[in-house]
Amino acid sequence: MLNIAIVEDHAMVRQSFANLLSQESGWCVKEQYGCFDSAIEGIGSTECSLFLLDISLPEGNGLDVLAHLQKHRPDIKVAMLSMYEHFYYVSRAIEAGAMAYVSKRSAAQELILAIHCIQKGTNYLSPEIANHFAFTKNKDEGKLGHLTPREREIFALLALGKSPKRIAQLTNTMPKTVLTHRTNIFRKTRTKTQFELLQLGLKQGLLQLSDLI
Amino acid sequence: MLNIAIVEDHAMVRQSFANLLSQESGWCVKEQYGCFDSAIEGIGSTECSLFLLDISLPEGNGLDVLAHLQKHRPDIKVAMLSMYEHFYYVSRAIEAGAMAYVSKRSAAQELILAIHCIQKGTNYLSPEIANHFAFTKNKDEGKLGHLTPREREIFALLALGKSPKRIAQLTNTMPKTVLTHRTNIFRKTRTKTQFELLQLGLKQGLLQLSDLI
DNA sequence: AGTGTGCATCGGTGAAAGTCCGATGAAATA
DNA sequence: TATTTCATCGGACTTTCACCGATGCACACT
Repeated sequence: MLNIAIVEDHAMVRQSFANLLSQESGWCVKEQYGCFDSAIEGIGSTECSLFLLDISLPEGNGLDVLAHLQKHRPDIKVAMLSMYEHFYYVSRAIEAGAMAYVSKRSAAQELILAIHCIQKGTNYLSPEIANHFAFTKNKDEGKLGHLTPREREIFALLALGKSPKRIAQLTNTMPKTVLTHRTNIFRKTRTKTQFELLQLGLKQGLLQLSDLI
Repeated sequence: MLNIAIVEDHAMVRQSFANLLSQESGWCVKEQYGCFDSAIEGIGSTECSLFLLDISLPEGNGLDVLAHLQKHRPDIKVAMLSMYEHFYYVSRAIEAGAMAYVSKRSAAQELILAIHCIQKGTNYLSPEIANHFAFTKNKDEGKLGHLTPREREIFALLALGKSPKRIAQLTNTMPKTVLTHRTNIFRKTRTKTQFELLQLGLKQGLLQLSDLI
């Protein structure tokens, strides 16, 4: 008997998945978590050997849950489920120890297939993801690596929409200095606008949606 | 026998919903559409008397499908389904003739309840939506509701980080015009920067993270 | 001790973008 | 018809920016 836990914030989707997976013989969706905190709490006393994690949660995200699982219960297998097929999500999930990454755009059968694979001890990547993954090298990787500490600090503030003048106040410098840093950041990261810095920050995981709001 | 059509772009979610609803006695999910175009095409020869529409689709959106249904097949009942509980979507859906609006955050049972209501000829609004609707009605409408159509269009472009010059190209106007619109948008929404427009769009569900990246 | 080299800090200057004021015509509304 | 709302811009003025450079400082290497 395979006991499965589902972490997904949309109750309707979660219950539908639970319903679907429970129809498979020998599978039982024993636990369901609707938010980050309840998932973390539940891991302490879970009886499930496989976690199905959605990437996007209201607070925190699936990757954080995955990290927590790897740290405290490395015996538990993990399949990631997401609307997003972006390289950075997939690669971060795989690096963090997920055994499968399935897109919600895939057929439901894919999810079942993926879980069967995990049961057998092999990994699974749905074709849509695999293609996207293969052809989208992480171009942005390393873009931020060459920033100096000061530039990295200014980068974070710029990405969060602060004005150069405001950043000058926050860092006790002249606006002119911030402008110079910004010019260098633009050049090093091959960006042109503050908005692109925001996008880059989001892609690299330096920023989260919750930081914005 | 109630024949149901589901319009939802995530195959996995769509199939799970179909699976769930088909378990209800007397209900049959006879048609499934994964994108805007196939839905519009299918409406011409549909045998379903109830459509379950997801708001967000890759091209076009559920509201457009709803409008098309109301125009060509006003006899067909419609239930809207969405991750977003924003006033703007809810009110537009209801005004456009939807008989139910259910959040994906709601329990699966809510969806079944809503469809039962529609069968009986009554409307249904899930409590989460109703609360959010009542709570945000004044505040949000005060901020975004008074924007003119043109301003709303420019708002969306600004929130996505486009420059006034670029927006002028996209809307076939002078940059000066865009600046005037922007000034009015700033005043009406009580914001000062383009970044605050982004935040406002995110808060109110008009934008999503995937739009940014 | 001398010589780089990278980093953080700014100024000058001209171009660009911005704000604030108002004006126009078209369309909707009373 | 009179009034209001919209969308569209122009002119004058102010602010911000991009691009050039300069300075001081710390650290490493010969």
